[in-house]
Amino acid sequence: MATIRDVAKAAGVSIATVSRVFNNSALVTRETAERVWRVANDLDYWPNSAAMSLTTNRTRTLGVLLPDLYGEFFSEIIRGIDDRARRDGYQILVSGFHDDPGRVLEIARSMLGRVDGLMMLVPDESIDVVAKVRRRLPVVLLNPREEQNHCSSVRLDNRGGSLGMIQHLVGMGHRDIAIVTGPQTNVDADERLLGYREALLAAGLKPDPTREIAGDFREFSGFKAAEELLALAPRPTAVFATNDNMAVGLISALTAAGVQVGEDMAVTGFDDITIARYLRPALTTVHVDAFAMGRAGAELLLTEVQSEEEVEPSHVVMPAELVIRESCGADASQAQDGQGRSAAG
Amino acid sequence: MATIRDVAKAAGVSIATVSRVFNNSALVTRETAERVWRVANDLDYWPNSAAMSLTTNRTRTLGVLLPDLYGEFFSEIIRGIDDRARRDGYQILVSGFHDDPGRVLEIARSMLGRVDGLMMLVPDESIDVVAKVRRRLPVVLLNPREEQNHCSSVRLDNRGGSLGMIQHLVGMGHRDIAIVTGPQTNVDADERLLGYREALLAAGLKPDPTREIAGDFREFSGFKAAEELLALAPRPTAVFATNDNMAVGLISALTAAGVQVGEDMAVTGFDDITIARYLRPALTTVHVDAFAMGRAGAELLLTEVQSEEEVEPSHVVMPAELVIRESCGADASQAQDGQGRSAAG
DNA sequence: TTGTATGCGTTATCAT
DNA sequence: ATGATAACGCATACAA
Repeated sequence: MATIRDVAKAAGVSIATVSRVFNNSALVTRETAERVWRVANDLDYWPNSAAMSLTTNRTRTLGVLLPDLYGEFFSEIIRGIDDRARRDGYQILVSGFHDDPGRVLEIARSMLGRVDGLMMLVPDESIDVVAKVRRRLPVVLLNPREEQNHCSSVRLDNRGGSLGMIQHLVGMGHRDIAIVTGPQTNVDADERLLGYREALLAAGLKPDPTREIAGDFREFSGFKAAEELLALAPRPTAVFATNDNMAVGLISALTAAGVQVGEDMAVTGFDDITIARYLRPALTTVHVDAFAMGRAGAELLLTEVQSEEEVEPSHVVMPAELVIRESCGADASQAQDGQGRSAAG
Repeated sequence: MATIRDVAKAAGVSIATVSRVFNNSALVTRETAERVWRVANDLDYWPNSAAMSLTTNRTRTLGVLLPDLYGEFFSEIIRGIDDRARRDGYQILVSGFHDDPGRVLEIARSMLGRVDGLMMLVPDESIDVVAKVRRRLPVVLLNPREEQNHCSSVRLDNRGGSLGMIQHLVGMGHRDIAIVTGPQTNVDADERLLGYREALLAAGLKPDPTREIAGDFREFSGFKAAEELLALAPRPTAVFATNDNMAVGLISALTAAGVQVGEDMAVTGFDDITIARYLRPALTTVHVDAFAMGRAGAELLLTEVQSEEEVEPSHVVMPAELVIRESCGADASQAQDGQGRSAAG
């Protein structure tokens, strides 16, 4: 295929001129430019991006490193990033490390020279990798366990979401509220659990370890949790599943056991996945706007990438809004809109 | 940051040796190699991928160009591609052209030099762009309207899916089956409609234009279709929505109108989106395995990318399997597995 | 086994 | 306004 040299030769100019034409430099006569364009078109010349990157040290690409490319959450994050990035003409290079933290370093390295900045959603143990990346590229962290003062971050207000949910349940009269937790190593799971305990204390209730049922964020663990729950005496009147997947399993198990969810027992979730509103009863949960998170992250990263001087890292916290539907026993019609969403308490 | 030259100098060797060490060449003494590794580590040297790409003409990256990054379908395609690609150590560079075919050329060009091959799901009108890309890179087409003999492709058996669905409905005794179509320009929509007509004819029934209600694949168009449907006299006993989104709208509108879906009227969809099994009644539909499509496409692309000589384009057709649940009025328990899936007829 | 030198396809700095 | 030429950071053919 034709290179810039071929075009230059065929147009009877130097490669410098061709380069200028393709970069819309003003320092070139209209006639020359037109001739070059025509020749380039005839030769079907496409500039090589790798070569451009090498000289300019810019790629107009944002790297995205996620645990996985699976599921609504990550998919929406990607879409949010892409949405914001393309407005500035940036592309995205995505990669998942698939639960293998060892791959984080490897992938980050392979992105060097191919991206102008990197957005990462990685476990704590990869913090040293983050530091290394940070030395060469702007980095934005997604949901880090704690704010890293050297890079910007976007975090989800898990704690606030839990607080709002428990406050709502307490407000409905519940005094014995169980929780189904997520994986111990998971930041979100951890924060949601802490928010739950905190909310109980704030309401004058005492967190009780027997009310904390272990789950792993997967549907089946919610299913299993139902059994443990029903064995408790006295039986809790409400269960807060720390994610919707588990709430789904919980509801089907409880329903199968003859428990009327919403009436006999309140069940709530966290995430507001698509199916939440299609469940029967429709699931009361906490809405997480992954799209907005991705967009916010891209916003931060782009300003760093496009700025000449160092920018102060900033930390944005995404709100987690309570969405009242039926599974908590509330009358869903009291909510403000058709989807039953209301502001967190 | 350190370059290969810095490492060479600090280790007291030439850059060629450093390069050999990083490429695991056997032509280097163990001691030299160890010294280079140590020095490289001390200097925190990371090779620049753009420079590597430029010299080797390889990127170990697959480009993915989709209409959008939104929704389950594309998300699953991406995951399928990624799943297969990373097995061979490839990354993926994804981009959406967001319903702007003009951007297809632009994006494809920007990928040159950054990917070893390109997977595209583009409209017919971009066929000339495909040809241009094809001259420089291996290309795999996703769901092209017709097989392009110059590049490999992965297509969905829309026609077969429709046939299976209509056969099933006919088998249940329905003789007046309406359809809600998709956007006219959409390949899938088109093929699903043709399959419907064909199946009717094969069953000795006559396609009737008044039974073909226009939709646009969005939930609301299914909602609106209900009105048209109920106005028909005689009223069809079954409706085949050409995608699940519209089926969702259809079911809620019909239910609101007092029609018992599954009993008074059979409603079926196409795609088998996640919520299909959570609907009440659970949706009978045609399962589309987007993950498998992505994986199959990546498989084809990788063989082309990694092969020395030209490979013959191959065309794979992904099956679309009938999933019998409740909305068609069938007893879902007759299906073979818990999810109610059965082979297409 | 290691080093030298050239090239990959651009952009950018000088000249002219 | 245009051209020569030196980078950019690496891989590799060839020499030693």
